[in-house]
Amino acid sequence: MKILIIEDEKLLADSIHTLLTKKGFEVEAAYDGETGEEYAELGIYDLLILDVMMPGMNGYEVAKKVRAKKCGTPILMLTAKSDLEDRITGLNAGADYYLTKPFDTRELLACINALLRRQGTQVNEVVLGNTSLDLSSGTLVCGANSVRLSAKEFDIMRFLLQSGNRNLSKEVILARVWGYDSDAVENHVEVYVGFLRRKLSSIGSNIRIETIRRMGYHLEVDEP
Amino acid sequence: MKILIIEDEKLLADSIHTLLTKKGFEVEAAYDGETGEEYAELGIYDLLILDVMMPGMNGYEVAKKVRAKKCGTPILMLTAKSDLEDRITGLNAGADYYLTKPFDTRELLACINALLRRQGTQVNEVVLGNTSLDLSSGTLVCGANSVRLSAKEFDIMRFLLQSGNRNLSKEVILARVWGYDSDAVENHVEVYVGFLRRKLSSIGSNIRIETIRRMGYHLEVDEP
DNA sequence: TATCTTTCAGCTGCATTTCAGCTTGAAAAT
DNA sequence: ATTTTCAAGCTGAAATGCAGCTGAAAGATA
Repeated sequence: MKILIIEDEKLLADSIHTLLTKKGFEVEAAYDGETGEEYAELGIYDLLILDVMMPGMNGYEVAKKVRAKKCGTPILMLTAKSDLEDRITGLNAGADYYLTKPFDTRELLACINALLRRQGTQVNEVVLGNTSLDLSSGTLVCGANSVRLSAKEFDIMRFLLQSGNRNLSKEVILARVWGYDSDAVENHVEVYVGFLRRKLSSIGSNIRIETIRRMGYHLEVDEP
Repeated sequence: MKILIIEDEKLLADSIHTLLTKKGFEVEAAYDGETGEEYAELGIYDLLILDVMMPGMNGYEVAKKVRAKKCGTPILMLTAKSDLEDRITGLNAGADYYLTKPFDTRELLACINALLRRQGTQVNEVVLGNTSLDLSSGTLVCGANSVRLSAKEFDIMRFLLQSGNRNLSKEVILARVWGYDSDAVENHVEVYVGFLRRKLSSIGSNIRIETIRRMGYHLEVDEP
């Protein structure tokens, strides 16, 4: 589960970072609106935590831009302002929840869980075709057959499954699975797609990782 | 859009009912928790507005039961209690948003929109005539038919669609798709226009790439 | 140890390019 | 009007090159 914090106060950002990391989330941070928007629009995060008051581009603008790019990642807005008008502005800018600073960490966690739950990413199984990915054990299951996936195989498979028909470029997969600033190369993705294809066919799955040259990968179901 | 209000104070329920009906929603109301749960579990609503303080089964219990039945309808919780603990309890019980009474109607509407927006499938497409280009999957869709486009086909199609009926010279298309300094020649564009025309007609599209000699190409819709 | 991840070089096939011959549109010549 | 002419555009088929695949081996991790 990947979360992006966009917050200029490094101290607060870091404390949220630590808190969420402890809870088992993968967390990244951007310290200004422009960088935040850029990261967010990769579409690789499951949740954005977005501060309103920032120098340069403020939180409302970031939310609007991200939404304009048809990026549907849930947004949790953080702010010191608790005015009615601010809440309305935030929600209308595309936020999904509005939390006032200072906030209780339990409330933050409850919101995050609510937003992720809605996302449907918290169920413990994703199904497509005759095959399902068990999120708690990291196992691909097809009828009586199953295979265990390694960590990276699992991340890629889940990302593919959760993206439906959307095409995922190798670049995006790299950012999501290996991290924004890792020095992994595109061949890594190719190799892992190879692994996954072998495992999918070994259990008799009818889902297939389809390549579109120069564009990326997506899943396809073979109906008889 | 169908909304269910579960609220024992008839006066408040009715005023929300009126407000939302005016905004074009289809609204139904239940005046106690038990009835509310029963209705909610039909799974026919796009949103539940749920009061916490009710005689008999309270809002938290309703939310929990509804969620236990794997019913994922978004829940907006209403309450006079604004304590931190209550908010956390509400969110953990399965609510998606927590609004404190008395609330401003604009805020209520903003929340509702935020929750319904999330509900909506994020499609990312450009439409013309009976045909649409799905930007996230790179697919041309016309009714039940669809074809996948290659990278260059996709770039050209998108450029044409986004340019409305403006004329695009081969030169401009070359610059945009192959790059400013590429050494591609005009025949490349001609060949790709050919590919696209074949794909368009293969899915029964009523849009057509029209040639204007010496000027370039643009799209045209055939109305019957 | 065993398992997961990275590296890499050679291979393959498909998107792209190339090209020659064909069609078309419109202006010029009759 | 009709025909001629020619450049612009179209297209099928073949050639090309590189994006993507893969097997094997090395390196990391536990």
